[in-house]
Amino acid sequence: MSTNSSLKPLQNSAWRSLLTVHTKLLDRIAQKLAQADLPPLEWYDVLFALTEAPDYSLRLSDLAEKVLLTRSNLTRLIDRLEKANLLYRQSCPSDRRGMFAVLTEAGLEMQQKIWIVYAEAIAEYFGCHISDDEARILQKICDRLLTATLDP
Amino acid sequence: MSTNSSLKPLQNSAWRSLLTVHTKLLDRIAQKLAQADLPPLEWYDVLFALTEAPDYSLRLSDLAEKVLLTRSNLTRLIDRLEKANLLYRQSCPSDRRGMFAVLTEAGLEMQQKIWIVYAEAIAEYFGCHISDDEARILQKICDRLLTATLDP
DNA sequence: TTACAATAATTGCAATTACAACTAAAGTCA
DNA sequence: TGACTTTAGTTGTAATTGCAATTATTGTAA
Repeated sequence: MSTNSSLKPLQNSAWRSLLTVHTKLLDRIAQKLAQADLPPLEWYDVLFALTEAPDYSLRLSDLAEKVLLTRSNLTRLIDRLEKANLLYRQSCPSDRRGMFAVLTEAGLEMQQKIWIVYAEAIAEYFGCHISDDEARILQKICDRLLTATLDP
Repeated sequence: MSTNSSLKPLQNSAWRSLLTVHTKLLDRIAQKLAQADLPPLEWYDVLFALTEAPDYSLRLSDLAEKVLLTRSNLTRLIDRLEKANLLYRQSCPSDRRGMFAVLTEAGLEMQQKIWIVYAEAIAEYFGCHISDDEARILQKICDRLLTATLDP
């Protein structure tokens, strides 16, 4: 662990800008969703993950990993979504500790409803200002950074 | 308001990756700070803003804007920092509603202490994986996005 | 089989955040 | 001046998050 990782000004500056952009854009997007009387992005992330999963269902631990939440926080988030009838819990037959979250019809509809607004917001605040080339570059950089965070 | 802002797949994908990178990197960085028994990044942001300000002091509302917090949340954050003796409040002579946050000696030292760890973390998880050209491109993109969020 | 570690999910509780309401002091303008 | 609006900061309260147990089950290995 030599930790000779001196941070150069260009990279430092890019980092700070990235943080700023992130919070400003998310603020704007959250604002749009709220204005449309839609649930917050955290709900969307869960609903979306489920729409992509086989049988619209995922083990809670897998879901937690996908949406980058701790188990405990996912538990409470699922509580709220379940209370709103957007999904329900189903215990896993093969592992009696396990639970599935299963999307309901209403949950699927909600995901689609949110997406309409969310997609528009992403486009307005982000997509519209990024060329295809830039998007590809960004993608490449992100992929590289993601694999780099995996190592340890 | 034509809202003809269809989101293209490349941009959508870049957006998701950006979100993922952001939370993963911040998790890692927060982890490093915690391991070093240092306060969280939110504290750093405030301390840093003050180190850059004339007389190490800023009006609370200006500070709130700089660190992208609501007034109310800044108030509580300042409460915590003040309790830790990293800054103190000073009322503004020319506007009796106003308050300054003023960095203490200990606050300055803490900022520097955190920066050592923070800078290393940024370098390790971000800077090291980004070329100068990429940093410049990122910067340019962020700047453009930032000015775009200002308009309305 | 029994003991022991690992995993899945939940819970308790404190800390933080969100949001609306509130207080006090300026600023505006007839 | 005096009514009215705006701005600065704080506070109350509920919702959310973070972190350390806790429960129940599974996996492992003597």
